[in-house]
Amino acid sequence: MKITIQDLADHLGISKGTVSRALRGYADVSASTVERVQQAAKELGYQPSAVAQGIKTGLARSVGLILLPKSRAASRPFLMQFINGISTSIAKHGYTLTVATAQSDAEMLELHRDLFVQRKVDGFILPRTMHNDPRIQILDQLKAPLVLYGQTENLTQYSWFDINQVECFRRATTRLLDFGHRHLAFLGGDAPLFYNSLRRKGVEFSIREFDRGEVQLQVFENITTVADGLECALRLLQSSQPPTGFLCALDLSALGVIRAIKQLELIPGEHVSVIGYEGIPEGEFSEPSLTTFEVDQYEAGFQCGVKLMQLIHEKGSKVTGTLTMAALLERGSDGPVRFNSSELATFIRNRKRLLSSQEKLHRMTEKSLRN
Amino acid sequence: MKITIQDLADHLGISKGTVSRALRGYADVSASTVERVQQAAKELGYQPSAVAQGIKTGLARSVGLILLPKSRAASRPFLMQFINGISTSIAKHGYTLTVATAQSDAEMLELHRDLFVQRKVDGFILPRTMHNDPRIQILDQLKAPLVLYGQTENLTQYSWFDINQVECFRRATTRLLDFGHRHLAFLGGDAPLFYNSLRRKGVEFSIREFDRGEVQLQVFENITTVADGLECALRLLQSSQPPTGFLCALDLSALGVIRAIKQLELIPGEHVSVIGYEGIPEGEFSEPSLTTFEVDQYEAGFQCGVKLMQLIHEKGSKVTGTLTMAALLERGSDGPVRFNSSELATFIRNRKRLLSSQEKLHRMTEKSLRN
DNA sequence: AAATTAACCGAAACCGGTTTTGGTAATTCA
DNA sequence: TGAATTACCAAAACCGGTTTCGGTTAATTT
Repeated sequence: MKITIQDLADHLGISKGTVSRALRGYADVSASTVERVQQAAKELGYQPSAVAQGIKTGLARSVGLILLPKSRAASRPFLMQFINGISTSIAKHGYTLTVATAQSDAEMLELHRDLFVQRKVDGFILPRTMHNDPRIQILDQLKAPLVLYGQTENLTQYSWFDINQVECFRRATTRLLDFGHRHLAFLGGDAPLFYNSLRRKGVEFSIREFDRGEVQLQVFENITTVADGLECALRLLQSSQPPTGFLCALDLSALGVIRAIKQLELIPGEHVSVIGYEGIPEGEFSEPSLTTFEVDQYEAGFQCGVKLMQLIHEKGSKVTGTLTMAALLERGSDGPVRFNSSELATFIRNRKRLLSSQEKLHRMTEKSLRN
Repeated sequence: MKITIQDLADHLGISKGTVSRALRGYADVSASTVERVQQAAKELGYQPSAVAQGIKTGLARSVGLILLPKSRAASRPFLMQFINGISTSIAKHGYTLTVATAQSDAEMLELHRDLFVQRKVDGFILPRTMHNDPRIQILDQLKAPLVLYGQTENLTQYSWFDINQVECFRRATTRLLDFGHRHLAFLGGDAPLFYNSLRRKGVEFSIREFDRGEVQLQVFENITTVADGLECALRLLQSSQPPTGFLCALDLSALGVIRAIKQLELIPGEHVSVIGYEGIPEGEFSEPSLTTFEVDQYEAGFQCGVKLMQLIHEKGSKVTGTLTMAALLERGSDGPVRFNSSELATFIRNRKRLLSSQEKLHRMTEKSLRN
């Protein structure tokens, strides 16, 4: 059924060793033989078995990416592009991507070990790096090549790619400060993940740079969903010292903040400013659209793939780290401060009364117009 | 470095054949030897190389999933869960998932052929089935096991899994008819994909069932993005016979329709009804939230994996097809008809004038209240 | 013309497993 | 007690490739 190198050799009346050497480009095969072999291979549709090749070369020609879909609802809008980037860069070396999912942290570690020990993959790309990432410890023991998408401790020992998130959040914060905001809140994401401390660092750095002793910052963590952001912002906005600017580690929580603002009948981008990070599609279609940083996940995957191929193929190649910027999408959810924190608090307190009377008038108006 | 079966055999002082038979559960190995071998394997961390195993068994223990990320912006929010489903079901058989991406249709076909001929995968899952899907033709020639996620022609020859989309759109349409809508529009998706004709069929079926000669249906195709839906709905709503109910093959286009409705200062779910399909997260957070069908992509991936494992392992196993339902999420974007088509047309025409005067009053009101 | 050298290719070893074959020792049967 | 099983395992063949080794033929060199 499937044609083997022996079939091809028999068909040509030469030995399989010669066929192999012809196809691998050895010098001790005549040009005419090479030609004949290549021609016959094309005609018969022969392609060497990656499995059989792997046994001799010791390489599976595959890289591993292990995902942890915490909940069934978890959506990673850019997984497709990240995978596309990886796949595109490694395909140039005849590599494919092996994707597996784990349902728990322990299973994830086991999977990394097993896939490498079983020679199903030659190396790994590790997304969502953690503090003292346990995956790294295991893979170090096995001397498995790896590339981090994100940063971590002892960064000089590994190849990695990341967005300069410190700089992103420094810029976002400076932007709000320049808009005149003086009461800020940082809504951090998953605390165990390394990105979280980087983003907070950017905020704090900007404030230190700017500080004339007048900036107030409140910091929160593990605000990862729309619901989290909504709840957190509702609470903050109804406090005695509400922030006028929200810096959100994740677009999702930023969307929750926007909902909270609207729920209090305030106008996002006017009464309260919000900036997110990631560039999820929902952000474009929210009202107002979300000011955020757009991360190029294709590029991230591509670079990770390139670095991993270097580690696997160029022996003695040094590890490399790359830091790039994400583009700021200046949209509608932020702007010049209208009220300071105290004014905003008063405004929110008085809002309910204002709204009810306004509502009444509004409805009257509408009714009279329709008839 | 990596421990092989020979290392293990030497360590135990027995032959590698015996080690293999012990681990594979052959009967002609004494219980004590099996015990010793298993113990030693665990201690030394021995796991057989999948590559070496594959050469003898002819199996790579991997299934292929090839994606076509048309544009870089394309986001598949549920890819994660689909992959999770596949990975979870095939992991039980020691299988992993090989994911590759193609940038064109031709490259996609080539990839299928190459991955199978090179024995990198033992079979395929084919998402997004097309009419006369060329992938199927190629894989049939190679006698490659495959499972379709979606339907196509000659369905009895293949294993497949799908949502009963005909039924979903029949229900959605009947729902709008029961709400009193008589002028409907169906905004189809990718015309070459099989799902599109199924969804349209559901709409048409429902109308035939119901028809007392009073239902008007307009059909469009290739409405796949928010922008497409927005543009199409704007045009339709400003025509002389605007539809009062929109059936959208895709949530994305439904979101576009909602934007169009709001852009004309109408209220989605009151003046015009919209129903989508897929259950993307944006739908939950739009205003109003989108009535749609929620597809369980984890389950889809899981079932596809199960079927493929059957095809690969149970020789002589017959192909099977499975049809399930998606859950209708009754949210805010649809409701009882308020105006019929003619009334709606008039209402929209007069809207601009009404709005401008209303706006003026509204702004006056707001100003007076704020002071 | 003899001696080298180069060009080319077949044969064989090897990779790390699985599976078959065959042989020895212990057991059971007659 | 001798013959026939049975239990167990070593050895070898095999899977489909790659790579090394060695030998033959032709082309150069002396």
